Amino acid sequence: MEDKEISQAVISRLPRYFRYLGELRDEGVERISSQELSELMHVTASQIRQDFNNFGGFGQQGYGYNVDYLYHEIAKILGLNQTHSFIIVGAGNLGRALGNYLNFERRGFLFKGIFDENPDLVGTSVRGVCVKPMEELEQFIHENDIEIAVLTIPKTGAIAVADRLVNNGIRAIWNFAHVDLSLPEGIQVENVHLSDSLMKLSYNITKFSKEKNQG
Amino acid sequence: MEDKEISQAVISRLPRYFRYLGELRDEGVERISSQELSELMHVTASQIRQDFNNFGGFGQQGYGYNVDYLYHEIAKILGLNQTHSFIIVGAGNLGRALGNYLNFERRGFLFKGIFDENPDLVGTSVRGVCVKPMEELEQFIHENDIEIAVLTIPKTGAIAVADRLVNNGIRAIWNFAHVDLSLPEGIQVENVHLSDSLMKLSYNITKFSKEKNQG
DNA sequence: TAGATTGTTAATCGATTAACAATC
DNA sequence: TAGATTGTTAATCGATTAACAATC
Repeated sequence: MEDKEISQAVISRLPRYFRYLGELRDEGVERISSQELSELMHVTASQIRQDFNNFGGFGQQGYGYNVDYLYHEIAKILGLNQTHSFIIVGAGNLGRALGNYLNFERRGFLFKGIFDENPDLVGTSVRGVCVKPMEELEQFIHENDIEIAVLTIPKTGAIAVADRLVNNGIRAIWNFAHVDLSLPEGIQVENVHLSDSLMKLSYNITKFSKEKNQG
Repeated sequence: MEDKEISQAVISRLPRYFRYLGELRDEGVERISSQELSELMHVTASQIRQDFNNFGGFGQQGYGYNVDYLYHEIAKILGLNQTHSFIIVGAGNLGRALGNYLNFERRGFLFKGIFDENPDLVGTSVRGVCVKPMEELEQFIHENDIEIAVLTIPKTGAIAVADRLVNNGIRAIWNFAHVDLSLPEGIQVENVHLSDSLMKLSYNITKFSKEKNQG
């Protein structure tokens, strides 16, 4: 309920809390202290309490946190108590893989449409959703009140397509294209740069080999 | 050449520098100052110089940085001057999509094998590589000197499979399973938790809606 | 040499951890 | 009430930015 800006460092940790609390809940655990949770998640109890207190007091002195309550509060913070309609732009391997991923649906992300410029892909189906040509993009977004676009096209066309999406009312882009999008204030972008991630892994392998050789 | 530990914050920025330098290089740009690069990338010039100086001096006073040289130096730091053999464990949609992604090959990551426990998938082919049954995993790793395993199986089996991989000499895991792996010291793990990323996007959408309503 | 720009030290900012008073 | 554990303030740590001397 606070108006103070929450740092992205805190936000980045919320999905992980959410995951652990969901698992505890499934195991029937009713309450947990910051200390117990800290041991489970390998973070400090202090950080857990600080993080939660950014959003108001979810715990109770002498008791700890109610797992089910906290789970639902974090869901609310993350906006998972609402549904979000999304489309996928780019019906290549990655786009189709994401369309087939059922867990998104379970969290309220609704797969509404998929688009590709390749005529060979148009008409094929991804989890019961028919691939449409790019020409139908604008109309579809308006008619189906689409909030999120998943961008799984090569970097070459990504910026132009992102602009088209935003001009037609898309509010957030989950960007898998290997390019930085600079979009108007208020349009949310979350980048998944897979090759960057792989390079980090490569760095760590390389560094570790060197350390080992140096003793 | 320094022995001082480089922070992960710095490492995370290297692939992005590498990408921009590659593009500048392709455009035929010969040299660039930290100031020019900072404007292009929307970071501070100070940060750029600090970052590079973690690895030694790549620039020259009064001149700036030679684009081609810097590009190759960063490639070396990231271990991209060597090849890395990888296998994919889990031949579902995501596993197959990653197997088909040609850009990894271009950076020296060699797609050597793919495995699945589902007999229906065994024998099918992904970019010319035949899906093998899980029973052949151990032998394959040893015979082909595999360094990296890409884990694209459901979370249920992920921990057990990760242990199997590590016990057979895998040195790094690119983990797409939605679970935290705790592996021995020296085994590198890079997590790609797609649903966490999507939840962050959802948070930012939700937050922005609230801000707008509050004026 | 004069101008430009790095490499590096110092200052600032923000995030994490520690400590403890508040309170269930 | 006594014990436990939060919520929150204060202390520490680390990362980012600013400033400038070194030097090409």
